[in-house]
Amino acid sequence: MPEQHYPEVRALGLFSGMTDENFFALMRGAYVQNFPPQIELIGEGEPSDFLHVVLSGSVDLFSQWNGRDTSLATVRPISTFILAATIKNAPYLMSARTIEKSRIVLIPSQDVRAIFDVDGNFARAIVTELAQCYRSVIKSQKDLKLRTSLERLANYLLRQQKRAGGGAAFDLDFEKRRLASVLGMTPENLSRAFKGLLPYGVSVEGTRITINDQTDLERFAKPNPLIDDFST
Amino acid sequence: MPEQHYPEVRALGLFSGMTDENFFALMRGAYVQNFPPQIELIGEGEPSDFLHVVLSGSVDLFSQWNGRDTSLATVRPISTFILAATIKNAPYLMSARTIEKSRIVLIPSQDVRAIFDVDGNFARAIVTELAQCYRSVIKSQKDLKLRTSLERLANYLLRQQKRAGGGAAFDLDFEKRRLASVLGMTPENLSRAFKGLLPYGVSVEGTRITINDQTDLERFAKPNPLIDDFST
DNA sequence: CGCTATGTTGATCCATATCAATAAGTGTGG
DNA sequence: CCACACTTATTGATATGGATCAACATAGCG
Repeated sequence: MPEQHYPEVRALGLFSGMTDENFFALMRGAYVQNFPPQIELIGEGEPSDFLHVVLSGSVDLFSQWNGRDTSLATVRPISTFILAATIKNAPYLMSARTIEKSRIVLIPSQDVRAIFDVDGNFARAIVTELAQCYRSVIKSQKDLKLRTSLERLANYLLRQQKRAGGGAAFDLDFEKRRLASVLGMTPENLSRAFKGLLPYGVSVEGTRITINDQTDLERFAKPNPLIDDFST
Repeated sequence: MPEQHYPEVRALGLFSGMTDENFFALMRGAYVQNFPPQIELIGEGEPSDFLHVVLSGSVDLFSQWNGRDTSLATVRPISTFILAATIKNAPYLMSARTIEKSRIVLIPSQDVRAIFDVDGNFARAIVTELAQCYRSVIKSQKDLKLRTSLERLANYLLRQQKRAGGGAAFDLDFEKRRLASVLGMTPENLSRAFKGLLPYGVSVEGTRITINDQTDLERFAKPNPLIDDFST
């Protein structure tokens, strides 16, 4: 892997605490690859040969069953995905495809496991990362089971607004089609859900959202840190 | 904590690899408590003061929002819960209550974190445990998003059957009320879903289930290891 | 530019929730 | 050991959220 990418990978929480020696050992077998949009990087059920790191672009994690499919998460730079499968040496539970042109680091899973076995600091960093991932999925599970699709959309908009800086107007970072899937609804239903939020002061123009009455929307959405906060 | 419980706790994957010294350090501050049924052990949002280990009985992990509530998982002996919150020193994302009379070990979270910081083997064991938990939730997420309630019930029955030994007849290990919540539906809908599986040879008498035509049910349920297998 | 994928809108259907009533367990105290 | 109270399970009637199907509009993109 070209050394120019070392710093950005090294800066990840996952790798920042390990010794140079171990880090270089990991990078030795790694390589960087550029992918066009809509390329399927991995398929669920395949053995987990590589830990992936998204350097640029974005990746959709999705799953299929019996002809249906659903988006479970989107991975944005700079972060890793399918860490759990790599560590457990188990098949991927999700498929992954590039959404846009993306640069991705592939680190052989066996190298990750080898360093994991000998480097306590790396193991601790993995714990932090996995705990984070776990808690994110739990939040998402609560969101799905406790809220209607209209409530999920309202809270998603509030989260996205905060991520975008907190201004009244901001852009969706999803194609609506995929947003619908992430939120667990159909594209048609998402269209209607946006209409359903109009009474609460949400206006939509293409990908641009404006929240005209913050308190009104929040009173409807009832955001909750134990579901909606990024970090905790 | 009474030493009589040491062996069963020690036998857990989480603790089996650590040195005696560290294990005893953990147990020093721990204590065992007996709880009657329906006692709320922890509430979501509270600081994670203790890592819990269920020695006997069972515990329901659930969450509430805006007047609704849902069961997310059931913890059975012998296993731990709220490990992620403990390690991250973050508030609980789920509440927990005893289902039946239960004996539970409480290990101060700060002790767990202290050992975690110095014991690489413990850190690695935590990774394995968290990766397992993470993958379980992902499977559950796929189950929820990709299947109808009838399909979820059918696959749940097949999983439960396997866990019970694989015979045609077996018992539910849930109150139906909570099974409904775990499967993401109402109790009324669960009743009807059981009826809906009658054409596929499923008969119900109280808590006893009989699968009269295994292949027929499987053809309908389409179980998938990437959603339904316990281990992988 | 025109092609193709995405988004919107309308009509309808279906799954599931809700509300209400009854039945069946389950546990408690006399 | 039974009667009572209380919770849980079932059943029916109805409402509604959301899916599906179909038509059309729109926006990217070669």
